[in-house]
Amino acid sequence: MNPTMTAAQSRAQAKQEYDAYLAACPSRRLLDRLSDKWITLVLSALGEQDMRYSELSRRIAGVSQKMLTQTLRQLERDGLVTRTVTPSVPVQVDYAITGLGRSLLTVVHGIKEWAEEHMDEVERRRAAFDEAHGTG
Amino acid sequence: MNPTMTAAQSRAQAKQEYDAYLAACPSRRLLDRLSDKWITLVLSALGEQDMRYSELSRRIAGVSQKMLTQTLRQLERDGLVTRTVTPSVPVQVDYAITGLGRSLLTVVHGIKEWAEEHMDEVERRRAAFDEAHGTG
DNA sequence: CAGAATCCAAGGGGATACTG
DNA sequence: CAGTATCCCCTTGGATTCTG
Repeated sequence: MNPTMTAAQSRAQAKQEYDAYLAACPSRRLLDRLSDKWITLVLSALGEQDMRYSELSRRIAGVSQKMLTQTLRQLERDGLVTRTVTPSVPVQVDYAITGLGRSLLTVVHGIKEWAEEHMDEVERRRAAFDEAHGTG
Repeated sequence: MNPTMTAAQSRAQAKQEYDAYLAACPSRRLLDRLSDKWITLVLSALGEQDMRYSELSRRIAGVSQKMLTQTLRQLERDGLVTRTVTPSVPVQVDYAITGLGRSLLTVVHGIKEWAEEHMDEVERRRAAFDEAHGTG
């Protein structure tokens, strides 16, 4: 501890170091990815079958072009999907999941299983809590 | 399809329905929880041992009081942790993980394992991608 | 000690318009 | 078809101040 630092300064420094630690943590980085709504949806869709851009955007009804493109770029960059351009007119772009991406789907399935097994328990707890603490 | 709807209107409706579907999906709801940075950190910390509020805030260096309190309330509400108040002066509040919370930690460990096994592969793919597409 | 309440800045993401 | 570029809103969360 540097005695010339104020308490606020040393707190800020601790926070910075902690943020750096978190940014470097593998499971945190993965969770940040999975937390992205569209990442899991696109990956799951491509887990079923290869798709073109337009097919994906139809399949995942709620997504905007901006988000779909951004998501696909991230997935491609991370080696989780491949992007294949066929230079016809008009161009055709096909997306497919990779082995790495497919292995990640097993993690997603783990999450899914816990959710399907326990989320109504959570739901019940939540209702009980709200009941006890006043709904309004 | 209602013919009196514009294309924009029917798109908006489709999106609403999709959002509703997502909001109801158990695994999406769980993922939304886990995606919250502090949820997993607090749960992991309490997985090691029970802690008081101040212990948690010290243990998890980067968190603000607002976020810590909010996170603990959510976890308590969902039945993942318990909150015990000892009416001394000053008051003492202890937090502990529940069985449900502990079972959720197994899911988190699954995520952690995949991350530790595959994240440098992802990192390499990413570097290769950036190399191929121009770093700047 | 363990919060609650308020204020406010930053950025994530939707809507829209345009392009090869 | 498969994107890119821009504007802009609205939520998220940190800092600060106050309390039982």
